[in-house]
Amino acid sequence: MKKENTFIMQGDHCRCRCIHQDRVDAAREHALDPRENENLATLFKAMGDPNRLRILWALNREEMCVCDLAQFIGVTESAVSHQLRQLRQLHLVANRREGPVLYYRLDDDHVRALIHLALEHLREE
Amino acid sequence: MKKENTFIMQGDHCRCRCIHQDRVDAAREHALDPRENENLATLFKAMGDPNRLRILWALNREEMCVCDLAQFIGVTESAVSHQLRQLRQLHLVANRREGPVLYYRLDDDHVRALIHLALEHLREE
DNA sequence: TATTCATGTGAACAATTGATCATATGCGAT
DNA sequence: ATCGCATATGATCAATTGTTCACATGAATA
Repeated sequence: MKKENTFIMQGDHCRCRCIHQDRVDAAREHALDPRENENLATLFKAMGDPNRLRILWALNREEMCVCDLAQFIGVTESAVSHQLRQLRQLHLVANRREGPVLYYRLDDDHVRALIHLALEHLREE
Repeated sequence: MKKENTFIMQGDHCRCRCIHQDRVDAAREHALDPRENENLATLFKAMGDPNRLRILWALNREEMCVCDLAQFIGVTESAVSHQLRQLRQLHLVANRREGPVLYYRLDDDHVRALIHLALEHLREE
């Protein structure tokens, strides 16, 4: 008959008795590196905006310029440019210059895969 | 020699000449259903918070109760409970009651897959 | 049923975010 | 060089978000 419960009072946070300290320790040990966790969150957050998602989905078909995208999602070109910068910094999109116009495309197959996986999740329940 | 560029002035948004109207139309036609797009964004956004991500990653190993998780990530149990509600509503986690304590676990294999895919993306460049 | 403990909920507040406006940059043509 | 067009950037502001506090719920036990 083992008693997993332990009384723990750490910091000024949790003040309850129900802690399985072993699990907490294990979780800490196997946790992602903090920076990697941040980066991962940043990546998901980037895909977590309706307009950015529309952009990514559209670019999955063919490359488009900033103007096209602005027209497509119905916001300022400036707004799109800001969003594209984010996506660029995360290596989700890349661009190609042709004269004064920049054509954007998906940078990476992971994006497609991520979106399709998430769609599967949504659709199956 | 074809000229794709068109002058378009729609709404009060885009006022430039560079639009490829055909691409905009195609993008509109193939776009995700608006509601689905929203849901998808919500899903990614849910995974786009460092603490929620820590929770998901930890639950990937073994089930934990609210108290454990609070201790693990260093916030109030209340905060964790709020986060878990979000994750529950999106079918990312599920719980099981044992007396007064609720054990949470991942609800779905997609979550694991999504995280691993995203990690791959991060690590490869 | 009263009490205690684990968790859930609502209000409030600080911090972050996405959009816009104004302005800057960069390229091509005149 | 100068101008026009496509895009980028910085400042600003409203809206959203995550956390905490205070309190409510629900289960187990005395």
